[in-house]
Amino acid sequence: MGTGPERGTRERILEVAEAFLGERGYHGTRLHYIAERVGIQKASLFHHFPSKEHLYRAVLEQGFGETEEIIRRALEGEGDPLSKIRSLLEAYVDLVAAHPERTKIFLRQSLGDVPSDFQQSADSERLLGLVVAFVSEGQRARLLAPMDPLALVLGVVGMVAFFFTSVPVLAPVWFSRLQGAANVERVKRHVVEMVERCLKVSGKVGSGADALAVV
Amino acid sequence: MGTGPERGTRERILEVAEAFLGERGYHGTRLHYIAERVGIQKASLFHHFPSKEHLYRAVLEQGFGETEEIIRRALEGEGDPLSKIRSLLEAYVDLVAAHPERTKIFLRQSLGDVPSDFQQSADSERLLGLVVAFVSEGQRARLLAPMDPLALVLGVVGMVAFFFTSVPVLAPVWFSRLQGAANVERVKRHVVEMVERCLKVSGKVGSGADALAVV
DNA sequence: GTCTATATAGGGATAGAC
DNA sequence: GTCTATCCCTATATAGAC
Repeated sequence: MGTGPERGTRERILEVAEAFLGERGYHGTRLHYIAERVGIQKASLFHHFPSKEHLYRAVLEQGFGETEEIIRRALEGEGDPLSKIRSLLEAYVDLVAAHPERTKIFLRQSLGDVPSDFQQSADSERLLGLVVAFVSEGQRARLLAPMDPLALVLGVVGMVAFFFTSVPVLAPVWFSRLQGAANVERVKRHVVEMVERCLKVSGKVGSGADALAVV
Repeated sequence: MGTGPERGTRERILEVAEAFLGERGYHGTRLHYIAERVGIQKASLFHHFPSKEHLYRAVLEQGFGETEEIIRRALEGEGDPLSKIRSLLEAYVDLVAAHPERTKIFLRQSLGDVPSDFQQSADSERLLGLVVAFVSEGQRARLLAPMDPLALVLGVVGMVAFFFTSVPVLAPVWFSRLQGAANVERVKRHVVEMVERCLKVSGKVGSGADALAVV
């Protein structure tokens, strides 16, 4: 996937920047820190990126690109809608668990921690739209149970992101008990099961049909 | 509850600071902004709070105090555990919906957007502990279904917070359809029902018993 | 493409008059 | 308790040598 161990300075900067932006936020990240960890002088950063904001955007775009690829890969191809959803959830949980810093950046951005006069891009809305459209389509074909797809998708995104980003800070003692690969699998099963209960047509759906049904 | 319309400057500062800290984060908030909106000079802020960090802590403490009060009020008194949980959830959703800025501050803090060399207080862990202990107790008494209480509480907190803070930024178009008091009620019913399905002893619990069961 | 040195700006904080 | 004026530091960004 990558270009091998011979990665350029630009890639190394992006990598380090992602870690810092996730950990300390845009305004909390000093270019000095990034330069130091990369092993170059602060001024040298400006040879690769014209400004801090451009660097931020580059990190964002890279993250969005990979996320979108995973979503498309899971939703394309053959199979019934529910099993595609399952694949998507599993891939999503893996992605978040593997890149908590990136997830933190997305969360921060969604809270408004962006450069001043920053134009929120339509990327997040487009990604959400992909999934929501897929669920809606499955529902129209009566292959998925009727439930507001937006509420479902947002709920899942919020839960999963919160688990792997906030919990370690909020409840470190407890998080230590949730760590490790085995627990990623547990979260995965948990989320998959929850969503399946909501979307399986055969099962009892409860009042899920009207709850948050704004569509 | 309040001291009436004759609120002092200190209270006004806290109010404005909360709004800005939620909207732009600690490092993104300029004391200049706060002073301007309050209608005083920047230097005058230092008469009320010795530093930006002290102001931040004051805002945090106020928020934690009110949240803890709501939790205790819901869990104390008479009634079966499940109906107390229901009261708690309803009060919590109302609280978050009424104070999205405050919720944003908590979320930001849980992401690590804090003053440098800031000591994370044990407050959040204590609040979570209150609820988790209550659920555990109900489970030991066989009045609540067995499910990892921490996973449940964290999941709910993450979902609700995400709904009222990130969604407006992430998907403004869709959020406009979710706005208004009527939709707060919908979210409330949605969350209550989800939790009830997980904790009701009579109903089928599915594999919720082992999912995330790390206790 | 990386360095040293420096420009420029802005933000937190203080001093002291009123 | 609020003001004006100012200090001091740090952070982004630039200039120009190597």
